[in-house]
Amino acid sequence: MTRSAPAGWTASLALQRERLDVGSTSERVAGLLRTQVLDGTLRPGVQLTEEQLVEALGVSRNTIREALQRLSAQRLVEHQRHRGVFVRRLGRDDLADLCGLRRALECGALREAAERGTAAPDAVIAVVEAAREGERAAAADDWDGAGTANASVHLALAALAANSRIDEEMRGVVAELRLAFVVLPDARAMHEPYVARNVALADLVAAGDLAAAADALDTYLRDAEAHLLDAYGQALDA
Amino acid sequence: MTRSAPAGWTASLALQRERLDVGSTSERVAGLLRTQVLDGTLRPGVQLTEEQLVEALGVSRNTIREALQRLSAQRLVEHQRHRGVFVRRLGRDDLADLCGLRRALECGALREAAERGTAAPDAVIAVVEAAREGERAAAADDWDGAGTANASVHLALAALAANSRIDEEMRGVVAELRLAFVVLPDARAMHEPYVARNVALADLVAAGDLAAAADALDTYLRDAEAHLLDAYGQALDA
DNA sequence: GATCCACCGATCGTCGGACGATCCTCGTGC
DNA sequence: GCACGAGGATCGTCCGACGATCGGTGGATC
Repeated sequence: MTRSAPAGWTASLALQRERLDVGSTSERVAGLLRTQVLDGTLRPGVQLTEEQLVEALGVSRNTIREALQRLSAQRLVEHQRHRGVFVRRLGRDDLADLCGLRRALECGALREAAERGTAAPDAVIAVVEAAREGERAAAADDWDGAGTANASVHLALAALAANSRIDEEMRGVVAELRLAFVVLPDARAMHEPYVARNVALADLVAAGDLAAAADALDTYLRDAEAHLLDAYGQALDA
Repeated sequence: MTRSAPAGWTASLALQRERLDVGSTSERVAGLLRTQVLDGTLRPGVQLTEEQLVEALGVSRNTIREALQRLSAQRLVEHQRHRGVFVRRLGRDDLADLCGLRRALECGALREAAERGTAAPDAVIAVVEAAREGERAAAADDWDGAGTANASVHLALAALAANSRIDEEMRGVVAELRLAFVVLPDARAMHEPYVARNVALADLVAAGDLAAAADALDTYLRDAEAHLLDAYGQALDA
């Protein structure tokens, strides 16, 4: 019954490896809390008491603290000494700065790709796919899905630079941005305007005109920031 | 003997506050280790055993672990599960990606400042001062000092965007870059070429020509990256 | 002689419990 | 009405313990 393994089987294994390598307990706890924060189950401002979590998750306080510190390093929660850990509340300024950082990263990445003149085919496909997924979600009235797709588009655009470090930073920034989105009441209003613009960007990228895409992205992001900051300010006042 | 307090005394106190507020034990431990890593006392690759640190610093293993996790989040040390924590060794690719990230941030920041058309006077002064400090250090043959001044120049340039979030990221990136510099044998060779270029950049900024500075910075950084990557590759091979 | 495997020491990951320190709240007294 | 002090909740740090995992060592096997 012995047969030679199919070509490239190690590569497919490597893709699965993360399943095994889910990591330490504290990492898994952190991941769990992270998803709860990002999907809005844990809303900004709520306190994450250590004892609470110990009881709820059945792990030691030590482990909980480690997990919380991870999230704190990712700026998803805020640590106040001798007071506790709270799901981070973005201030208006925080959000503005965050948007500025996002723009610097994303535009920088795309400009880098443009300068190099070419991008990896897979990366281009990822952009197009994400933009299409946004259209699909929008057509299905799934505006949370559209938001996720939108995030994917931006991550994919940044990935055109083929710089894993930029990718990582973008992941962090996009995650943080969710802290703003989860408190906005109207997901549709936040995402609908960008479905078409994402597709247009993806078309430019697919056509290989990265320089044009970079320019378009800059104005796109400025618009989006103004929109987001405005909506967020209203949400905070309400 | 009672006299009224001098005007603005609270402001000067506020500047000192961080002294008191040095924070938790784990933060102080992390800070201590951080400086040791950044000044090259702890060289890339060495293991930081928990028990070692417990003994050396007289704090509990718990606290040590917390401190190490902080450093790990800052990418100054590398955590290998069930093996230990090691001062991070930058690979060639790591360094290349890091440089790319730095360029995206710094150029993005400067472009942002240029677009806005103006920058805070204090921030401009900081750039000029840092560049001058580099000249001073170079004249005194203090090439470590020149390296520090160089870092200050880049931090100050990024600060022109008046985006505290970008500032923070830049601080992290610059710190990480030190992981490369501490293994390079010839500090002078790495810093001397940039003393004059920093001054030239600072002059552009001082003249208010931020757009020109942004363009100059891009080519400057590309040169510097090539230089650094080349030297680093040689250092790794040796 | 090379390969494989079982063992071993070092170190980490997680647990449970303990204690004082600090912060917020609330009630007291002026 | 406001300063002040008591009390409770929670955190920060410490300690000691145990099993798990990793890398290396040395012996058994072919």
